[in-house]
Amino acid sequence: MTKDRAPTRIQKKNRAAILEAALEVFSTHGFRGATVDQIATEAGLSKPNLLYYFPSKEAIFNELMAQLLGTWLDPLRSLDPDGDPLEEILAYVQRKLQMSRDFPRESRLYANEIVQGAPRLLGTIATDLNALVEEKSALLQRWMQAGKINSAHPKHLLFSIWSLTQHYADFDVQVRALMAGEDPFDAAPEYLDTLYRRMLTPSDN
Amino acid sequence: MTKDRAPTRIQKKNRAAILEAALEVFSTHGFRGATVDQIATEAGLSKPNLLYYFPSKEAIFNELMAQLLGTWLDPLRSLDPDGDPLEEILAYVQRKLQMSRDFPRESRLYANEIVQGAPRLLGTIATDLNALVEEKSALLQRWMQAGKINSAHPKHLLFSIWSLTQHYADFDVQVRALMAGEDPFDAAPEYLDTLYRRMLTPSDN
DNA sequence: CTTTGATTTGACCAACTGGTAAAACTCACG
DNA sequence: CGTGAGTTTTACCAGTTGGTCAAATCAAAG
Repeated sequence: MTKDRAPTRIQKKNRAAILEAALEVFSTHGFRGATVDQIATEAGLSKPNLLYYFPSKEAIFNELMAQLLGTWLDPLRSLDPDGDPLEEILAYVQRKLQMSRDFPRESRLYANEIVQGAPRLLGTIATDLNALVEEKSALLQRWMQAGKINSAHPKHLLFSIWSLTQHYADFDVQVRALMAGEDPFDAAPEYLDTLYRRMLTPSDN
Repeated sequence: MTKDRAPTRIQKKNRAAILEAALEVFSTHGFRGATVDQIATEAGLSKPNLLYYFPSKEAIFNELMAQLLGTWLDPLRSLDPDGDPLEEILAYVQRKLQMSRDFPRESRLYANEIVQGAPRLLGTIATDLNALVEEKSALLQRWMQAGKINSAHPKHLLFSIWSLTQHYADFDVQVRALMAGEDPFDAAPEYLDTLYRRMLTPSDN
């Protein structure tokens, strides 16, 4: 058994290469559609060599997911109860949109997993994500009742933000095929800003 | 070689069973993740028997896709240039939402394919869907210039409608995990109606 | 009831899958 | 330099994959 030492320079490099390769392969083929060989080749290693660093395909996937989920939810966590409600939400939308542009593979990895029923992730969603969503939708509801933003079902509001922003990563191929060379991320920020501004700006009644 | 006869009663039944089974399996595992054996079992046939009706796994997938795309785009096609603009769009949103509720597997099948880069579908998207989108976004733009609805990027408007409505099918597992037993489709119609009403109702300026 | 085409099955295959074992190599450190 | 831990490779395995083939069975028209 390998002792629990500090990781070697080689260990650090190879584990990083494997996770990077796994992100690429898992995000474009899903868990079952991805092969260990493909990941190994993409990482510049042989299959047994890869399996020297991770005990199994599933172990790679799990580490990738754990790593992803941490940063993935950061924007929502940093929704500030003391900020200006409308601007907080609009900033959250833009941050999520930027993540779709800068980390589309992470978004697609997540999408693949959820679309296929989240067999390896449902636990985390039902506990960690649920707690965060409960907290933040309560905050949204307070803002609504205080008249700071228009009323709407807070959870559906969150769903809509996720859906709209991640769509540009998950359906990237389709979006680009229909935009005739124009970069979708040119007009998307303004479109989403306008949408949520009109949606949420309090109508005085 | 089999003559090009009218299909037998048995042929009709089995081909239908296979496509139904394939929809189930492909939509939850993606193309590469699905196995012919799984589809055959789900359809109540042996694998060689299934391959008597379809020459290959890919042939099943292609027929399923062709069949899907036809009906999938119907709601958009029936966006009526002579109807009331706002009500036409809102009706389109509701029709798409109903499709997510009634045919979630079809939506997930499509999502799986697009998320994974649409390797078997990009052609159709770039031609057929593109033509339809060009036509309808031109219509939207006319409505906007006539002041019937608020201005917004017409293609992004379409993307947002697809994204928001199909989210309830594609991310069903997550949505339900976060809704604590409440049916998402109870509040979704009103939420989306409100959203697009506020977004598109002409602001008098 | 027979015949003929449609249907189903069992046996099989080559390629690929995730994973293992042990030998071979490489590297940092004394 | 040598030595032991860390690393990589070669060879391999059992199970699964998509797909084939010929033989067996079934259904329906005469």
